[in-house]
Amino acid sequence: MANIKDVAKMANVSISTVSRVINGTANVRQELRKKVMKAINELNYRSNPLARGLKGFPTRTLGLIIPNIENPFFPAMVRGVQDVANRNGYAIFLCNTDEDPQLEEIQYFLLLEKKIDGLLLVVSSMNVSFLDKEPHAPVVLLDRYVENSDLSYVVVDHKMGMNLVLKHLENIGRKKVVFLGSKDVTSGAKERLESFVEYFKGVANLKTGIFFGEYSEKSGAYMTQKLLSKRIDFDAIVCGNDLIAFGAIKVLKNHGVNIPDDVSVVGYDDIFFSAYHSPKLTTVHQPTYELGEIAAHLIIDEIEKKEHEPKKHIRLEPRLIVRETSISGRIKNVNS
Amino acid sequence: MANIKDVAKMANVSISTVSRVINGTANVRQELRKKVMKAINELNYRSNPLARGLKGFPTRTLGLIIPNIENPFFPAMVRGVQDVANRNGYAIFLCNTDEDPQLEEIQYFLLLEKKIDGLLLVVSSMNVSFLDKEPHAPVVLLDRYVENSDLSYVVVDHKMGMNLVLKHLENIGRKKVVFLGSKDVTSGAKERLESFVEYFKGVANLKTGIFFGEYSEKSGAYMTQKLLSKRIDFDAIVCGNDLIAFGAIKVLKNHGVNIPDDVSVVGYDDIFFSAYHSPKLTTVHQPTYELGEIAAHLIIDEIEKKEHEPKKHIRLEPRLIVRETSISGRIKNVNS
DNA sequence: AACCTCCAAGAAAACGTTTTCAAGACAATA
DNA sequence: TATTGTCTTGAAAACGTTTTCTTGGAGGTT
Repeated sequence: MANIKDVAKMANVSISTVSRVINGTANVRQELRKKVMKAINELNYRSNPLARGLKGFPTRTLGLIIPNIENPFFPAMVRGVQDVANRNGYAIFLCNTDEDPQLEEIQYFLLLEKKIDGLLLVVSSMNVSFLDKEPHAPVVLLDRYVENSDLSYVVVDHKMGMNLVLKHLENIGRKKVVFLGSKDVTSGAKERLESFVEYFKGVANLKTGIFFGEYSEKSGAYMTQKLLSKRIDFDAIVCGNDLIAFGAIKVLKNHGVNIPDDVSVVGYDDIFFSAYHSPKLTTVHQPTYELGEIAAHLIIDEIEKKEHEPKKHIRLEPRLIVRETSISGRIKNVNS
Repeated sequence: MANIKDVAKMANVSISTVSRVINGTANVRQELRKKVMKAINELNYRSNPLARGLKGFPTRTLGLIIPNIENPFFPAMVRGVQDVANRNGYAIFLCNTDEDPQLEEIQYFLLLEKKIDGLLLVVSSMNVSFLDKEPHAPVVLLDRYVENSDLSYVVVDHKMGMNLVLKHLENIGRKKVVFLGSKDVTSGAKERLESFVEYFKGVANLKTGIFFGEYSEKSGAYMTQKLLSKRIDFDAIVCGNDLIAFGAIKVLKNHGVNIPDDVSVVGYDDIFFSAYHSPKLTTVHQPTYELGEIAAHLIIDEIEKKEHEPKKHIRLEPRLIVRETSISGRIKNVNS
């Protein structure tokens, strides 16, 4: 691989001049500039980013830490990040944490060591103490924020999302609504839960209306199983995510419960396959791709703008997608 | 950030000694070693990978180029790669090409420039000329191989996969089998097509039995639409991937065709949601996670083993997953 | 003509490491 | 005691850049 010295030799100039031509950092006579350019092309020279980085130049590298790329929620987000990162000449490191705060910290320091210019982070718990420890790279939080931290973040307004769901259920006459969530403590889950509780403040069956498991189909099935065996009275299930909803629907079907006539089921996330599921899932669409895009823009701005910009807190609006699991086609047609 | 000089100063030794302690590259007196260790801990020193890389040390960084992370086929593969990479201390750059060879080449050189130690590549066409141009980093091909190249690769045996499908259809008495594929020229697609053609060699309706579109639900629907409007006679559809199958099923359902009694539909890939689809999709399961794992092992071996190992060509066995779209439950139960 | 200013370009320092080279200490051998 | 060898350590070179410092010359002003 040709280095700057080779270029200098070929062009008969000093390496300083070559550097100046490359970076446009000072005036160079037309004649020399041309010679240098020619040498660069002939040798197919590309400056070594390691050496550059050593001099404090940005590495044009971003870190992206997410819980798990296999979770259907994340690929679109990742793609959003990558598209704008790429457009701006950044490459991105992708890491999974499996929602394990310890692993998260390890990944964080590993990336820091790689001299990334900035980090996009989907935190997996509400206290990420390591972020205060060494504020070495700019950080933008993604999808979830942490309290008591002034980092920029871009999230979805889950309060609004949950309200959309509950208003919809109220509109179609559902009175006994049950929530199947997860005991995780991320900002989104908290917001949804709080919003749910608030909505039903003062309603008698509230206490029995909330159940916790995991964000999986299996757990959704299990919780629903329990719901039935405990003979809890409900006419609607609100789920913490689509996977849980799939599990719930499966069990309800197996028990001969009619969806949506007997029970409405609403998911959350609108992952790719919710539209293919049978019956098609009513759910809350999260603009995940945009989430990634905007976060990438934020971090790049923070990196490249010299002036210390104020931290930005962005909340994107989710949309309720009414499909077949909350309200029957016949009724829907009558209404529309 | 503390550097090696600070450590040396604090421990009252030369930087050479510190370096030797860190890398265990030569003997250092116990006493000094301890002092150095203490200084390292106290200053929370971590050696700068940029400076190391400049000296020719590996960067412990891998590139992973795939067509599109939003394609449900890839997340598990990516995760497989990441898990073993992580276990071995490598971080990975993830890039999308959208199956565009030109973009692929750009990404390739971008990663090379980042001084990755090795590259995992899902090629998007059969001729990747840039791989010969500058063989700078070890490359392992993933999921698809290219002809006339001696690179290591790990792929799924699609010949076997297609045979499993066709044998299954033959077993259940299907005679008029139609193939809905894509005109892409990847090794996997080619193998499947060839295998299909070979299987039906000499059968009269072969010519009309093959249709090309794209790997999407939309395209699957479109092709099936055409199949119906052309009044082509068929009792089984073999699809290039699961998405196409979903589209086909949707259209068939809309036209009152009974699945699987009138027509069997078989997908390919067994993406996560094929088990949730209604009816549940019969399809060929690809061991994508293992694909990623093995590829990562291969590339790491190639990087770390000094001796020039022979290139390895690994073919993983797919499995046919018989669900509800190829053979009706009643019949299946009778058989079992 | 003498002086100052400005500009283009080269020399050299710096970034943080690893590694080669040289040297000093000490033990072992003759 | 002189010689050889081994072991430990420090000094310095090297990796490929950017940037500061320096220099030489051209042009303008008095």
